[in-house]
Amino acid sequence: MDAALRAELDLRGVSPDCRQTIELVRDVLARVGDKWTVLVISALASGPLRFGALHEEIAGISHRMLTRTLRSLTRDGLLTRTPYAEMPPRVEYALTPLGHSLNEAVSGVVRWVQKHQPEVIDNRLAFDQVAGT
Amino acid sequence: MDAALRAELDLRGVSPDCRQTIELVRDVLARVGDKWTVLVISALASGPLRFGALHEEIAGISHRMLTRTLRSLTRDGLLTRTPYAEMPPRVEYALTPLGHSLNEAVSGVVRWVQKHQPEVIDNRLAFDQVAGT
DNA sequence: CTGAATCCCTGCCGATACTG
DNA sequence: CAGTATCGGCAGGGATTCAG
Repeated sequence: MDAALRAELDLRGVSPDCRQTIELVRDVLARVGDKWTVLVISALASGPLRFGALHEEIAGISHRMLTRTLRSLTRDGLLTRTPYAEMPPRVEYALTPLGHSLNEAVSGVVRWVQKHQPEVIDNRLAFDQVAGT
Repeated sequence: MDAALRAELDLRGVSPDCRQTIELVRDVLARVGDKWTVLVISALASGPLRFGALHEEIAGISHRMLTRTLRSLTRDGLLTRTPYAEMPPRVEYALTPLGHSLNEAVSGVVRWVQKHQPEVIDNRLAFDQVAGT
């Protein structure tokens, strides 16, 4: 994929007209790299949840950030927002098929992290050991 | 993976002793989410490159950020740094096996972006259309 | 050619308070 | 309960300069 990726992302020598497309790719990639996106997606992977439930489910996320993340994910078509006109109000969020597909793609990275995390930690310690000499 | 991910990342009701582990997982995930990490990894996927070459290859990265990214990736054991005592100096960076494995994991996400990016763009336009009413 | 250090500014994000 | 608006701290990252 490296060649393909660079073909998409490399800005050198491409027509100015094409740069806009590249910006967009970066943009979509940034969505995945977002601090909370992955957590929200994975929280919804097993089924729809309402706002409050998500807030409990995802430890450490602030009210504000959950709102923003949900809004932008909805905007991207990764999840649906369905409000119920009740009292008190209730809003349910659910993954779209697109959202599910992203979840699957991301799961590979999550598994990598789970598998190799100890190794990375060790490497950091070893590195700092040498640097600290 | 959703269950597994939440099992790893969810902070509710876990012993304080375990939270440290969770912090580390987030930490490693952040490495992947870093703005430049993926680009550097993919640039090196096809073979070793020296600092200057990377700087050309990765459009838009600043001198400072390339240095920092390379250093932290080296620290994580994702790539090796081999300086040559010449004049002028030359330093080559190459992916380690661990780095290659990460590259493969990430490639799934990159492919997802490449495939679904147009769809996401459309969704955004449609969303803004309605919102702008 | 690499890379470390400094300066500085922008934008993210948490806390808080207020609407429906 | 769900969402918006405002403020403020602080970190990311670019430009520049100095060193080996």
